[in-house]
Amino acid sequence: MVSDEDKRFLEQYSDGKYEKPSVTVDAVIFRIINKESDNYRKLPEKKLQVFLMKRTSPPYKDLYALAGTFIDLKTELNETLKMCVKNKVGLKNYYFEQLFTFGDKTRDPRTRVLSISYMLLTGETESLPSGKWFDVEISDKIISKTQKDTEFSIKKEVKLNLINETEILKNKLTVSIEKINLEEQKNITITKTDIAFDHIKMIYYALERLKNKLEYTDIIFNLLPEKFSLTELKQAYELILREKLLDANFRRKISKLVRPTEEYITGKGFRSSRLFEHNPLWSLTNLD
Amino acid sequence: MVSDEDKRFLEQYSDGKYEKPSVTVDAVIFRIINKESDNYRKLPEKKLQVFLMKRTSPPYKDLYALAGTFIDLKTELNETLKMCVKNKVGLKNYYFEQLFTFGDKTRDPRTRVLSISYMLLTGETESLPSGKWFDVEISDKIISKTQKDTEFSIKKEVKLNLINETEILKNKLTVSIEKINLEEQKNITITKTDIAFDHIKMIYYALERLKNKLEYTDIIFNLLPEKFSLTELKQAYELILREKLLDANFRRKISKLVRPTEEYITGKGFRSSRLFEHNPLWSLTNLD
DNA sequence: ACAAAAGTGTTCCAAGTACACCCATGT
DNA sequence: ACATGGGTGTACTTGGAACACTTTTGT
Repeated sequence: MVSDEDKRFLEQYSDGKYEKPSVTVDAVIFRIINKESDNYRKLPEKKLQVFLMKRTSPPYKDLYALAGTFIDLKTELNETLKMCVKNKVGLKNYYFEQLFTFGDKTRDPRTRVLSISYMLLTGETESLPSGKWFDVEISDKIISKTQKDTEFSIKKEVKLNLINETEILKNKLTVSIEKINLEEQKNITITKTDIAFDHIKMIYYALERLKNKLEYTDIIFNLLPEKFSLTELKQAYELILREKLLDANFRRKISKLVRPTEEYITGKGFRSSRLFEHNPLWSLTNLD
Repeated sequence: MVSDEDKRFLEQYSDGKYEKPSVTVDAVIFRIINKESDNYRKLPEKKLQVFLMKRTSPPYKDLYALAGTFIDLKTELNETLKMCVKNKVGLKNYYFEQLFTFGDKTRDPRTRVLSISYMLLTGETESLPSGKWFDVEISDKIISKTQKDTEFSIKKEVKLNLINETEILKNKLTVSIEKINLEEQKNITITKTDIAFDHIKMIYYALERLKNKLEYTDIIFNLLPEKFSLTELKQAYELILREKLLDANFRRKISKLVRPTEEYITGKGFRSSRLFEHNPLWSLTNLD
């Protein structure tokens, strides 16, 4: 595929001529855990959590940030991500996909740094000593909405708080979608953040992606243990979709995605529940 | 947001310490055009086209490639893309969105080059002298499919030919999706390509994205003129979805996305058709 | 007994599927 | 007249929404 002329060109090609940006990969890692209830009748409440590490060096020293690392020239992007997750985080089993590449001029105070962000989902729930898990609390409200003829605009304020036992990290984003004729502009700006860089934006992107993908993929099973009750599965959906579902309908809807096992959970102060497992037969053949 | 310690750190921060990759943006530009028929009764056939430019310097000199450019340190990614499209392509009105960042070690023979790919859609149909439009012809066949227990794999062969009046560029991709427990791997490899770099992979990604987005966005209107008949709209859907739709059902389905104008097309050898325009009221508030 | 969750059944409505059919037009 | 596309109606099926109801369990 490489011609002779190409070969000659490559021999004299000098790589240092142009100014280059630095590039990192950053991992938005989600899991779902149970918050045990003291009422023996109640099911544990589930929480969606994201993994953050405290930065030990400038910039943003002592602030929390996503796990991430600079890429080098001899490692594939996926490998860089995996090494980062292995070495810095200590996570073993997870699903991952590329999210978005962020490159705002001012996103890193050092120099121009691009970041290729990834979303990771894990069913593992051990604690990881290298960082902390934060509950994700998100809410939004529409603050303006206009439409006249071919113009169109929506503005939302999104509160995205990250909470653990001792800390609350408060963040606010403004999301505006404008359409002027063909030009559609989606704009997300950080109006307040307690974490490093533009990482809160990455978390927001990941949350939206996860939510959208629930509908047309079986991505959610990556957040659950091998075997789970249908109520657990429903809770997971509710957590990510941020809305309540009706039990009977839910069971019908996901019936093709799961298959029953012969195991049951008992000892709970209520009727024992059958455990199900993912039926991957219905995986969809999509990219995206 | 930047602490005093950060400030001191930044003053002594030297940017040249690490080896950095080069980064480009590349544009997958689509349009839909009419191939006029000689039968006065027939509607013109529509074709989806992608824009390629012949490379004038190594590597891959004289091969066709996507429009793209290296990024510099002082320009936003979007601006880099827009400048590239303005200067190198000459396109004015278009929709765009970031697609995916490609970074395989060997994707550029010079050195490590990452490419942030974008998908662009335009309704403009003038010819652009800087490059050529190629009809996109895509077909795939499943070459293997296995499932046992929690393992799962599909392998497809995708033919993706790019055709203009004088040239046929033949390309083949192998797409395999494997799922071994949690680890889901989507792998796209180029088995044959007549265009530069891994650009055929980018085109494939863009085609898939476009297809998926038809279902839940109104992205398609970016490929059409301001006013269009419902049959034109249907043809556009069929082109991208690669399947025939039933007329009556189609009209019902998209009725909320369009509104009628008072204009008609006449003089065609068949009943005149009403023109419609996009009704952006139903734009969805999604990211992705 | 009772609270909480597990699980099933039913009715209603919206949307998709597959056709059949009529209308309008320029040659 | 006729081929071609423009456009409407209808019967059938599928799936989601809302709700009522029964069952099982440990304390």
